[in-house]
Amino acid sequence: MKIGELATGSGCSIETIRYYEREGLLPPPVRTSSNYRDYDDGHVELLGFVRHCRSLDMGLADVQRLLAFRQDPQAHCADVNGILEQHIAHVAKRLAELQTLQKQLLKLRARCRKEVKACGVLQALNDRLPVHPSK
Amino acid sequence: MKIGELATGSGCSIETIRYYEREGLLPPPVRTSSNYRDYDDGHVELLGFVRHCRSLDMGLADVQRLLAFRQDPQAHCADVNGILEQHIAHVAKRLAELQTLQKQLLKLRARCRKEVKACGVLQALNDRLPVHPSK
DNA sequence: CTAAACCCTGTAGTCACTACAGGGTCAAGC
DNA sequence: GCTTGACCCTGTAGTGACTACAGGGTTTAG
Repeated sequence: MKIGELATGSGCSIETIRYYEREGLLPPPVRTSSNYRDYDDGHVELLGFVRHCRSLDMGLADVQRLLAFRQDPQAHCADVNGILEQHIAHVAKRLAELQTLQKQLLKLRARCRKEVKACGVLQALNDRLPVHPSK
Repeated sequence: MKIGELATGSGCSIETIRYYEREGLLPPPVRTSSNYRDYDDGHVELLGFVRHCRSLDMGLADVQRLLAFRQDPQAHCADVNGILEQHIAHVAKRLAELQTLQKQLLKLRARCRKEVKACGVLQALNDRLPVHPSK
């Protein structure tokens, strides 16, 4: 199958598929006489795996490691689980950050609605933040 | 004050300050005879405003628009509020996405713990996703 | 006087794509 | 046989918000 077919079948763009190939996430397929990429069912499955991982917001480096585990008969389930646990922690952290953020934004909006004349929002944004020790 | 002092005072890096100047978020300060940037209190306040906006995860384009409103006596509070509302919607959307994500990841983890031998996680990740119509 | 700590410019790298530019190939209809 | 349009190719540059050098100049403390 040609790249366009694989793209519509997998729900990602042609450019993304070529990008995955460059990055080593998809093995280069055979080429037709006119240099077109010619994919088989293995590619379809592999790309499905990659897209599933990406839909869970995993980075491509993690996806690559999972792909390696799939190939490796020596790999342990614990290795797979480790990547998963790390990713769960990462998402939980970002989730907490966003929730804090949302609270602050709603507070800010409340200010604007009350003090239209002097624009409470701009005033509030002007307040300096406590400076956290940054690297 | 020199750039290093501004950096430690504001909690962002020297490179970031120079980057903001290049992007037009901070006006270029005067230079000393040895070509060092020499900042004043106006810069400190401006940078505080920018960092506060960034801590709320606003994009630099939005920050720039807010900065323009600060300068403009014609600007309406409604303009400021518009940016804020958009941003609140944006954060709410991302929050919902992450919550869905987290549920899926926890489900996935549950699989791994049960079926160690055949690694349920890798199997589950191999399941194809329903293909959403993608652009 | 020297060494460390600071500053400068300019460029390239990050991540996961996306968007061209500038070409080649193929199938259908005239 | 020729054109038109849909498809494919490579290679490069852009996105956002920085970060990380390389390769220099300046200032300050001992």
